[in-house]
Amino acid sequence: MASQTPSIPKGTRDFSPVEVRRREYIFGQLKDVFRLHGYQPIETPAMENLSTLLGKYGEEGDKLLFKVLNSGNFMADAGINASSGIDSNGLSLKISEKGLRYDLTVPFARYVVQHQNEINFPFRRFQVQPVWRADRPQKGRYREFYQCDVDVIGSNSLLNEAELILIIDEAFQRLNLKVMVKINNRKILTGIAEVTGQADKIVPITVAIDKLEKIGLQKVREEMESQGIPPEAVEKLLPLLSFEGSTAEKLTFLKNYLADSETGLLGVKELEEVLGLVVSLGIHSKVELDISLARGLNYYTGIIIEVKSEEAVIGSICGGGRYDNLTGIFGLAGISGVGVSFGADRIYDVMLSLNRFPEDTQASTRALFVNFGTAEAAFAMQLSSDLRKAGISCELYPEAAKLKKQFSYADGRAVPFVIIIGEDELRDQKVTVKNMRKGEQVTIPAKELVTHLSRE
RNA sequence: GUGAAUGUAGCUCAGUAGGUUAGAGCAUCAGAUUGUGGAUCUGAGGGUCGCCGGUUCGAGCCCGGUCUUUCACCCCA
Repeated sequence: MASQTPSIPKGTRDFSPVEVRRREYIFGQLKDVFRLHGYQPIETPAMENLSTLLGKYGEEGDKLLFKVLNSGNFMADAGINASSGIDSNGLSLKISEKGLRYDLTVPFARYVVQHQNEINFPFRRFQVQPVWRADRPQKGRYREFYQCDVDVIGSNSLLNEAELILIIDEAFQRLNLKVMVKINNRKILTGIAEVTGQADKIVPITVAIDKLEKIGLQKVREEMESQGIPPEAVEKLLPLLSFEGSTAEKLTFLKNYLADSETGLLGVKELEEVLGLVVSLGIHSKVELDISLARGLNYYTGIIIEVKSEEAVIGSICGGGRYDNLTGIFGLAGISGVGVSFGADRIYDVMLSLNRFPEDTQASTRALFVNFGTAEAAFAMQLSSDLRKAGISCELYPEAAKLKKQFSYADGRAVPFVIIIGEDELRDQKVTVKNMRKGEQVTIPAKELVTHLSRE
């Protein structure tokens, strides 16, 4: 029989026990924080209708969508035979009407519209689920990864923005990671485009500005000119691009710079307010205004948030912003939302490289009963159930193998306690408990086992 | 999608100017007076050298393609 070498699709990964425990630790901490702020969990399907997804993430995003082939004889339905040369874009619309979700925000918007009559607004929800992107895999970039989204929809209050920053701060505080929270406002970017007389070129301008830190002023100029921004407009952008200073100084500068743009000034005002709230709340992470922060989906309309690790080099580990009319696309206008998404896989990578996982994310079973034979095992089973009632995880080695083997197994599994019940112990209703870390062991009455292990 | 690098036992890697049965360490398994792990010793198993094709008398080593992983661009968690 021919055997095949097993493999998984590019950019996907298996998670072994230790990894899953560590991932669950991250999810757990994040969910705890979300719940403490009153957010409620929802889940949506892995697949959405392609019509829900297409056009929401820009041209680039459309390309990165995984499309699911229709069931049935889709080739014939689309009028294709082996020899017809049809372009793949037109083809895909005919043979595919479902796609894997690309993020959690758009499905959430869809969910809100569909369930608007059951929802009490403002609606605060969190969602922890995998998303898929047909991107080229790299370090910290996968084709299947988890997002942990928190959003509040149906409220314009800037208190929400401030709270999200607080949530970010609390979350990374718990995970023991130092982060920098960068914020910007889409209205400021709009204002910049306006005062330079290039209101219609906002996208190329912001994309170019976004690269400032990475490629430098000169290259940014070149990029803008190659994108059709007139030289005089580029000239007007220079003081902005070369401005350096504290967040407060930047705000002062922007008020002046954007004096002729009502929208721009509104953006500045919003940021000032959010920053004021955040400062009054007193958070640990640094918060900085970064006008070069333009990335992100093009549906943001207000604040833009991005979080970077201060200790590791890996893209952003959390990002989000306000979107004023995402639900409008699905027929529910006038609803504004704001939210952020934590990138669990990148957070995992950062924590692993910095060794920030608590030790107990390694432990699995707390106690292992050595198996000496049928009678002893039966006794061990009884005691197991007592331990489990007391919340102590334990297991019985399934075979009466050599002690050496059973102990090696415990060692390999990093089980902290091995409980020995042999002929003698069974007769005397006692147990011998060995502390694997210390290498010490004691023999105690079986009925004291639970309290003994609870104490250790 | 564009450009580049990588791929040898479960893991980390050797492998000499292409030449007979491809090596090491770690891990695994079995032993070293059969109620005790993490140390040591002995021994064993385990590789169609990513895959397909080509050049050659002969390829792990050369060439082409393909896939994986990684890096840069693009974009992004």
